[in-house]
Amino acid sequence: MSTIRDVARHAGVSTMTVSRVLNNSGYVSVEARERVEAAIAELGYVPNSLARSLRSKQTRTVALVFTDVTNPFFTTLARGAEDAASHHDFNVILCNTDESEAKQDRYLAVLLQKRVDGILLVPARSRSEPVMLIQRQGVPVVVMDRRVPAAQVDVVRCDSERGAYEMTRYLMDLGHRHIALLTGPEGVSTARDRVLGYLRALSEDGQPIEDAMVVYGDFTQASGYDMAQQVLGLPLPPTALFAANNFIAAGAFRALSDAGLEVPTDVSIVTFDDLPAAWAYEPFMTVVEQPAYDMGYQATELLFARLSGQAPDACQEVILPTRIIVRHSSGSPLVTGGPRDH
Amino acid sequence: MSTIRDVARHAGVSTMTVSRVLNNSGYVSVEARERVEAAIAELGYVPNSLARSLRSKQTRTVALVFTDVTNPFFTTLARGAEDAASHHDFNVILCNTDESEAKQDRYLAVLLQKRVDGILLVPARSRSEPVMLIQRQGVPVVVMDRRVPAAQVDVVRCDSERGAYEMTRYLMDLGHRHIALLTGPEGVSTARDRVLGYLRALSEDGQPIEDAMVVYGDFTQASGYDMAQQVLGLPLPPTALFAANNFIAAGAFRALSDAGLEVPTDVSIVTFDDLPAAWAYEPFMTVVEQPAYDMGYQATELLFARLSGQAPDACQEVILPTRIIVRHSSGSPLVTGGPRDH
DNA sequence: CTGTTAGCGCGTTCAG
DNA sequence: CTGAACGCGCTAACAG
Repeated sequence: MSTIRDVARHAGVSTMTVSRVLNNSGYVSVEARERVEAAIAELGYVPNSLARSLRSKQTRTVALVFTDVTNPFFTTLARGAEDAASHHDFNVILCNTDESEAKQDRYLAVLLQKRVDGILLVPARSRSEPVMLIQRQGVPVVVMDRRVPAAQVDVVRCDSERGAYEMTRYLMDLGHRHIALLTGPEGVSTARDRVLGYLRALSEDGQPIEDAMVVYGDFTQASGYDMAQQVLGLPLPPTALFAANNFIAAGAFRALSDAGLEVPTDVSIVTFDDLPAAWAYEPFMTVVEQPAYDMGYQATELLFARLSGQAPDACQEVILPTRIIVRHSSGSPLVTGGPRDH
Repeated sequence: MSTIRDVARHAGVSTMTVSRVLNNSGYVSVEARERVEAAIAELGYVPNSLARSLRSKQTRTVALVFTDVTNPFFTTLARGAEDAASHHDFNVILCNTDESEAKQDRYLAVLLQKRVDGILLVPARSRSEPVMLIQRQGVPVVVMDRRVPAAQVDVVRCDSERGAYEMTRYLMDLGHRHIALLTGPEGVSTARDRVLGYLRALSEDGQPIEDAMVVYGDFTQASGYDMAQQVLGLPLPPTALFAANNFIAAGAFRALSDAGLEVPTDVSIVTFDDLPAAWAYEPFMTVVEQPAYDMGYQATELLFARLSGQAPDACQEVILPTRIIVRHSSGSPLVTGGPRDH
C-alpha cells in the first residue's frame, strides 16, 4: 500500500504538494496537480485516515450506540442518524449493545480509543456513569430515547409517560377496567415512564391500582410471552394487555393464541412502537407510534450543533410527541367485535 | 485528553514502560506497573488507537457492508458476523448501503482509508469491480449472499437457484400452472438465480414459459406492490405469487388485499426469507428460509482464516442450503381452503 | 527489568 | 506556488 511519499516521488514533487492536492488547500500549479493526480491513479494510492486523524485530531466519524439491531424501531432511528450525518459529510459507526451494559461499556471504551468526534447513545440502562465516562474525555454525547438521571447532557426522546397515559385512557374509554401493563426492565426509563403514564390514567379515573397488573421484564418476545402468561393466570385476569414495546407485544400475542383467546373479542392487546409497513402483512395492532426516524435525525443534528459550538451552553431536552394509531387488536371488553372497521 | 507521555511523567517512568503495561508485553516490575496503573486511573487516560494502529499496521476492525439495515434478514446476518468477530476480539463496523452502488463505493473508499483489516461485503450489484478495488489494496474480502462474476474471491451464500426450484415445484405439486415470480433487480445474482430455479422447475415439468410471469423490480415493499398489480392485470392472471424476498412479499400481499383477493383461497403467495418470530404476530407466510445468522458467522470465520493465513490459497465458495417452511399462505388453486392446518 | 532512538503517514509552519 | 522540518501518539528494536 503506497504512501503519500510514494506519490510525491512518482510525481516528482514534495509530499506537501500531494497533500495540497488531496485536501484542495493552498495553491498548486495546474501542471503539478495533474502529475500528482496521475501518480495517485497509477499507484492506486489511498490516503491513510489514521495518520490524517492523528494529525488533525478529528475523525469525521460519530458513533451510534444502540440496544437492538433487530428492532425496526432502532434501525429506523439509525437511518435518521445516518441521513443527518451524511449531510455533514460525517460517517456513522453503528454499535449494537443487545441491551447489555457490559457490551455497551466495551463499545464505549473502543470508541473513545478510536477517537470518534461524538457519540449518540441509547443507554442500555438509565444510569449516568457511562455518560459521564464519555464526557470526562471531552467527547460530545447526545442521549437518545431514554433518560439518564442527574446528568448534564443533551437528550432527545419521546414522551413515554404521555403516550402510555393516552393509550391507557383509550382502553378505559372502551370500557376496560382490568388492564395489564407488560413493560421492560425497571432500570430503563422508558419502561418506568410507561408505567407512570399508565398509573396516572388509572388514578385520575379513580380506579384502584392492582400491583399484579404491572409486570417488569425484558424488551423481548420471550419475556412478553412469560409476562402475558403470568397475568392471564391471575384470579381476575385482564381484559386488555398493554405492551411496552413491539417485541413484548409479539410474545404476548402468541401467549394469547396459545391460551385459545381471540383478539380483540376475548382480550384486547395494544403496544408501543409500530411495525414498519413492510413487516405487517396486515396492519393489525393498535399502537403508540414513536417518531423513530426524527429522533435519530434530531439527535444527530443536536450533536453536530455541539461539535461546531453552535448550540447554547445549557443542555437541551427535546421531547417528541407520540401518536396513537387505532387498528383491530383493541375493542370493548365482553363485547364481540368491538370497534372494528371491517 | 492525556497521552502516554503524561502517564509516564505522572508515574515517573518512560513511555515505553507505560506501553508495556498497556499491552501486557515484556517485563515490568510489580512496583512500576502499580504506579503506572495508578497514573492511568488518576488521569483517566484512554490510549489512542489511531496512533496505535498507525504503528502496528492493524486496526483489529473489520467492516460489514450490507444493503439494508431495516431488513431482519441482514440484521440477523450482521449478528452472526458480530458474534464471530467478537470471538476473535475484533470490532465490526456496520455500513448500510441501501442497495445503492454509489453509497457502497463511498463506504468502501472510507473503509480503505480507515485501514480496516478486512471487509465483509454484500454487493449492491453483482459486479466484480468493487471487489477488485478492495483486493487491489491488499485487503481481504469475503462476499456474502450474492455472487460476483469472474472474481477470484471467497463467497458465502445460499442456494437461491435450488430454493426457488423447490418452492416452484411445491406450488406445481399443489396444482398451480400459472405462477408469477416477483424478483429483485436484474443486476443482483440472487434475483436472477431465483428466476433460474423457477424456470428449471417449469421446464422440467414441460410447462410453457410465460415471459410476463417473471417480473424484475426492487427488493422493496413498493416494488412488490407494483409487480403484483402488474401480473394481476394480465389476461390470464396467476393463481400463485412467488416473491423473491420478504419486502416484495409484503407489498404483493397488500396488492392482493387491495384487489379484494383472499389468500390462499383466491391466490397463493410464497416468498424467500422468513420473518423473525418477533415480527409475525401469527406466522402465516409459506417461505424459503435462508440461514442468515450462519451465513454471517461463517463468512466472518472465513475472513479471519484469510487474515491469519490459515485458509487454503484457492478461493472458497460456501453454499448454504435453504429450507421450505409451509404455512397458511399457500394452497391449491380454485379449491377453497387448500392445505390449511387450522 | 527499563530507557533511548527512530519512524509509522500525514499536515502545519514557515521559509524560500 | 513549493518544500524542509517537525510532531501528532504510539511501539519495535535495540541498548543498558
